[in-house]
Amino acid sequence: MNEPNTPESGSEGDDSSELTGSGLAAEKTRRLTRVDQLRDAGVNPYPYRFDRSHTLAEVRAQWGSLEPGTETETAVAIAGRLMLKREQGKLIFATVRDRSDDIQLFVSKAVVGDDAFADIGALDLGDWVGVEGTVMTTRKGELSVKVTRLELLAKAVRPMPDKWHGLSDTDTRFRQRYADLIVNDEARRAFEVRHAIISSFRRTLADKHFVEVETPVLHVEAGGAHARPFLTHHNTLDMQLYLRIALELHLKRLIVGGMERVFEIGRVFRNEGISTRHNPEFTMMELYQAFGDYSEVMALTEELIVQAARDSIGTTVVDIYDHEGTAHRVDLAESWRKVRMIDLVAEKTGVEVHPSQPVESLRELAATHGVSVNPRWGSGKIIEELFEALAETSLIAPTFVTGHPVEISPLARADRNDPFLTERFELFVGTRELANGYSELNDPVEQRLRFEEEQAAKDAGDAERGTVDEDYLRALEYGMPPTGGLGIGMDRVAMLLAGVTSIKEVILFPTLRPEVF
RNA sequence: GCCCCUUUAGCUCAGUCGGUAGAGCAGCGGACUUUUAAUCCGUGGGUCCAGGGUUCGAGCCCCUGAGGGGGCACCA
Repeated sequence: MNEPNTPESGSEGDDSSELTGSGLAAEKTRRLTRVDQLRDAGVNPYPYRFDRSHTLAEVRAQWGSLEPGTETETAVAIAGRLMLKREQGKLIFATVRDRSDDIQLFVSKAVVGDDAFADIGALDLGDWVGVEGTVMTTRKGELSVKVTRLELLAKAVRPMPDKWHGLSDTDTRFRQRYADLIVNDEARRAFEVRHAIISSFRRTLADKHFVEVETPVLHVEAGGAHARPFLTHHNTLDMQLYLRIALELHLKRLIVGGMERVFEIGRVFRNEGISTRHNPEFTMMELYQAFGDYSEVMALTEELIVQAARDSIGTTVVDIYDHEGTAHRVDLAESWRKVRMIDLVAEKTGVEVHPSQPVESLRELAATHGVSVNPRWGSGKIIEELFEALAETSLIAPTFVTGHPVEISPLARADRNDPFLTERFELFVGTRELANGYSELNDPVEQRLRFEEEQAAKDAGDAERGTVDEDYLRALEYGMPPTGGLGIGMDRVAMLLAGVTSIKEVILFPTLRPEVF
């Protein structure tokens, strides 16, 4: 913001700065002066409520097909923000917007009288108004409310962004999301899509008898994923706490407890870089289903997302962008490819790979493809690196990548046919990971060994590896039924269905450096 | 952390070769009883992101820094 500080513009009764200083200061002074005038005239510029009879969409639904030049006797009460104003002698046309639609106001001096006409003329763009009037159409057929009474509901003392261009500066759009939402239809639409997706997920899961739960955000140990956590501190307990990086370990404790089908839609926090695909806080949906395995969860993943597409954008056909920004039209309703990670690597390298192979041979393969490897990595981790470097960018249409090596999947159960692989999948769409799930490891002895390997890697200097979660192991010792689990990045699903390429477009207030005022 | 781009009026944007700041919208004054980003006439509004340098002279050139964007790195 380059806006100069104008303390005098905020103080009532000081009009010495009127029409001086910057345009913004003068404008705010003028509008604040209008607020004073209204109060002096006994009008509250910020009244307490307004009872409307119709939303604007309801008005349009009921009277949208009136013939041009029709006057009705139907009285309505509507409310919204004044977006446009066209004064024409003894008539004023104005556009009012509520969250459902826009509608035109038709104000005639002969109808409302001289004083009210002057008051309406004195409204500023951005003011909130409540309107009583009758439904009509103009000669050109524009559906309008012929105003009989107009009440200021809240005075705007700061001018709105450009009425035609809206806001384009991304910095201002993300910081002042309120202004972005006022003027940019696309911004509003993205968040409507996001809401529709989340509500669709809840419906789909409720139909399948999943129970929605809330588990702690403050964790003693940040587990369930490989990521650097945020640190915080509780004063009374005088202890360090982490913000959660995943929902997984608490939800599986609930499966142990016999809740059978649980899910949570919640914020997780990862102390990592910011990009078009990453925000430090983002929303995960995780679910766990007793007596299921990963193949069942894959089917559910597909169902959740396809249904969310229908519910949010009314179609399953979407444009998916590859890593170069080229759009590919894909019908999500066509069944999704399933392919093992090792087969994708074999496809790209022409060499069969498997985590049972000696690490030296995989290091050589990595070197021939220019993939650098950490000496601590085992065969499984190198295979994952090869996959990410060689295969990930080719995954445009929804693809389940399955069979991750055990080494990189400490919470997933080994493949029933191959002890080196897990019954795990990651869903990739448009080269991005959208979901991750597996047949959950429920053997407490095996889980302890996996945790100990994580701890050893962490102790050896790999900061993002896990620790031994003794309470979680205790829970498993009580017995967890066979379980399928899933995590979906809701922000990325929202990006996919809203058709945007930056995660900031689907997060209302993305993380930014603090603004200097 | 590295590289590239960007920052001019409240908003959207021009700004030539380095010669002292422009438009549209919004605002203000005026005209107009069916407009549609209304139109027409008149008019006010600037820390050119910040600091430093070169120059007779910097929005423009150079250096440093800041915000934002994109890419890389990082990233179950």
